[in-house]
Amino acid sequence: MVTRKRSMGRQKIEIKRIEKEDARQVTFSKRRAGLFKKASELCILCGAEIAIIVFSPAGKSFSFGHPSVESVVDSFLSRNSSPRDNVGRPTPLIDAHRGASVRDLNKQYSEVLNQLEAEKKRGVTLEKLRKASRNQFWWESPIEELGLHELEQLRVSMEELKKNVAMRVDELLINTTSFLPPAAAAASSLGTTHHDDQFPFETKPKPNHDHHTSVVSHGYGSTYGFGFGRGRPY
Amino acid sequence: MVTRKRSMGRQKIEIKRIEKEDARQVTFSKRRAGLFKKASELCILCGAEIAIIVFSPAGKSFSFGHPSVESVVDSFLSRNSSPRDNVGRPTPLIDAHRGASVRDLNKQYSEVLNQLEAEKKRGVTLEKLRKASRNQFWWESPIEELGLHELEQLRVSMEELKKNVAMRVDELLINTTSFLPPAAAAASSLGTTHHDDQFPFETKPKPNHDHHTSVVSHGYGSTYGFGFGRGRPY
DNA sequence: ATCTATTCATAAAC
DNA sequence: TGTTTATGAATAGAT
Repeated sequence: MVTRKRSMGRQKIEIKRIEKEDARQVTFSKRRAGLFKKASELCILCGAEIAIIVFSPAGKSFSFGHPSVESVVDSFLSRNSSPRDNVGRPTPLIDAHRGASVRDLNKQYSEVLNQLEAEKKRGVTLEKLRKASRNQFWWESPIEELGLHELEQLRVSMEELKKNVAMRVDELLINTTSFLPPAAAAASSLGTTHHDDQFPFETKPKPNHDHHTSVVSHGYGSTYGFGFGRGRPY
Repeated sequence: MVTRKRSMGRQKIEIKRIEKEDARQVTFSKRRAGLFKKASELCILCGAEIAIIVFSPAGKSFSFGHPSVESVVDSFLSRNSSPRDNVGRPTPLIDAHRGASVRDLNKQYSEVLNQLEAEKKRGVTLEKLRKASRNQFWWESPIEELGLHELEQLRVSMEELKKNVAMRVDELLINTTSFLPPAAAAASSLGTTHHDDQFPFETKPKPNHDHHTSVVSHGYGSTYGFGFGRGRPY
């Protein structure tokens, strides 16, 4: 038998953005269907209530809901926006995003920006530290064996280390009371908006099981970043 | 050998409510995890935006969101609430800035969120590096932790090194005809961030990917009836 | 939570 | 998109 296989069967794929436009579109459709199916099964098997909203990279939206997207979302939002627990919480990135309407997005955005700043600063610091220590390490190797290139590096690194040390010294000398505020950056640049609305139309998901189901779609833009919410009983 | 199989393997099950309380709970947990994983993969593979809200039959809620549950839900609600049909719907929270710059904000928010992730990852890496070597090289201890005395010593040592280096450099320059490498060394690698998307969500055995995550939980009752939304062109 | 044996989901190719 | 096929994944049941 020399008949070639008609298919390579499912191949393992890396979970990273699919670059090929059309392949991505195909995968999107298939997996969206699969996701909704899984959701419906979960509802039926366990009596759970689920709402799923999906925006395709092209901007179309699809949704699944049991009993309905609205009811689930409403429950979620009302649970998460009781005035009291929205106050004075440090919003630890993790469950930072909660029942916030657009008006709170700015706030969240600013916070995340600040965190970014802090992290970057930390990264820079660590990087410097690393370089600094590398120098130290070099102290031990006979300087006579270093080439011009290495020496130049050494010089640069030293310069930096020196600055660090100087700063640190100043800090220690001065440091009695002052902190330095995270120098909030929050330079948000919102304002103008385009207006390219797409249009919806729908494929129809095939609800294997009966029951109501709804898939909405309309246009919208896409973006990135993830958010998983952490459980929080009150 | 009469050893019985250690497992019957996965058995086919009917998609209907699982009556056994505990079995249902187990299935709920497993499948919820699977659902979120699928969602995250869809986000990564296709650049989609997804929000999922799940209420367990017990009333706890869990959520998945990319870039965040709120941003996706807001977009969705904004899209579906033209002034007129907004009447009679209990959506009090959303409405602040419908459609407006929400998209841009989301985009920026997502970008920053991603950068934050990247920075954090970088920070963790550097941190590990540092810790790993600290044991071997005392000088790698974080400069922030050094006292004035140690710093002074450091400074002195540097001063000396510097002299050594200077001498060494002179030596090299004199003994060499005359070609100076353009001081290429000063290339430090700070600031820029990579871009590796992957997902979080993992039971411990094999942390596949990582990213933000949030699972909320609160009390609530369960109900029935499904709702799949059908496409809706206007 | 871990471990298998199976069923289920799907990447490829049409 | 819809169908088919061969495989990679998810997961029911038991531990």
